[in-house]
Amino acid sequence: MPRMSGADRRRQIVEAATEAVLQRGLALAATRDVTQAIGVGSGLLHHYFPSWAELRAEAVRLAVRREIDELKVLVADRPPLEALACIADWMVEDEDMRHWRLWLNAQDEAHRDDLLAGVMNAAMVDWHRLIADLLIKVGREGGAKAVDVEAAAWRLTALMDGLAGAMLVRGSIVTPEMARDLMATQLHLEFAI
Amino acid sequence: MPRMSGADRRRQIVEAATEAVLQRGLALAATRDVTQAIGVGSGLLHHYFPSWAELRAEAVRLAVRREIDELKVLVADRPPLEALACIADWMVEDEDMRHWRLWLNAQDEAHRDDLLAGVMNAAMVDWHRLIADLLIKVGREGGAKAVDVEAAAWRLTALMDGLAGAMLVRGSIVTPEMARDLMATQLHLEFAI
DNA sequence: CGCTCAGTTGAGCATATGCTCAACTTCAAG
DNA sequence: CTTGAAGTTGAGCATATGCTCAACTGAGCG
Repeated sequence: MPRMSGADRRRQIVEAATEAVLQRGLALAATRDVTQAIGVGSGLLHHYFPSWAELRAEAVRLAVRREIDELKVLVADRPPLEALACIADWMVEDEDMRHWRLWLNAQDEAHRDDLLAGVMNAAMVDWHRLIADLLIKVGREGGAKAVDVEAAAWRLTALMDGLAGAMLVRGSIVTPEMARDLMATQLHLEFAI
Repeated sequence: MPRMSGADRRRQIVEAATEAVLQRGLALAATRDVTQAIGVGSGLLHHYFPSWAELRAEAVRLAVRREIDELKVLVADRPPLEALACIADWMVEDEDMRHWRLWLNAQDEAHRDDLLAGVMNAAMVDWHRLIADLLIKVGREGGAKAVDVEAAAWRLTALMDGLAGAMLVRGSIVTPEMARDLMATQLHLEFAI
């Protein structure tokens, strides 16, 4: 409602879109969720973002960036193996799995939407890098046998994605405890501990 | 258009719905795709299936069942390790990834839709069973060290799901060849070969 | 003061969806 | 034939979506 500078308004809109996309899921989130949340006419949204697809991609980018930043903070100054365990915990106790839901939603939608595809490819690289760097540290500090760290990181990230997908199903057979165990074992396998 | 017995019509509708859901994806497939495909009024569809959600769930069940049956045939009478490699190949060379797309779509949607959740939970059990049985055979015939086969199977299925999700992204960094390699290595890890 | 222009509005268009319902057609049994 | 039930129709309702556009507002400048 009140007047605002262009840049601030833009940020506010992306912020609201991020919240909408996290809360309702990519498929259900709509322009109206955003405009109503910040009490603004529909025209304004399209003044800053020509299409919903663009705003949506921006929202996903922000959400995913925050997610990864959060993980980086969580992991900093921790011995690498403990850090990896932390990530597993974090992944499992995500309230209502909002973040994983969005992640998988976006991965799925990125099949039809080129903007999202770009965002998700970048996100996957970051996600992989985070894990790979930790694995490198493990190798250095733990003195475990040499392994192909990059490949191991891909395996771990894919495993987490897959487990998250399975847990997402209502009343899934795959429980959070199972997922945690499976990931822990995977680490042992990778380092032949 | 022509008259048909109830049961036949029902089957025909599910068939068309399965095709629609595979071709357009769960999110985009609509009742009209089905009615137009078989040249029938919209009322007829709702005569057999009170809601689109029910028909859709039935369609996914059929698609997934066929997928798994196809894999079972592919795998029969093959030594287990070769069979597992076959599955990996099959997974990677799925044209346009229609089947994996549906699988991940449905897993995602199963968060909101209880009918789909039921279908997908059953499917996950079958999928896991297929892999687990092969792993058991490997242990028996190959004389590999004893492992927790059930857990290993969950790891492998989750890994495949995760890799499929990654490959689905347009222009993904994760290529089919990478995915194949990663899965092969995973097998080696599981059996400490 | 008057002017300008970025910021803002919201009714409304085009489109798409699932679903209803009264009416119609066909077929087989009585 | 008659009759009744099973099969079938499709215009139309309610709802939701993204997006447009002519018009309005108000702060800041000369």
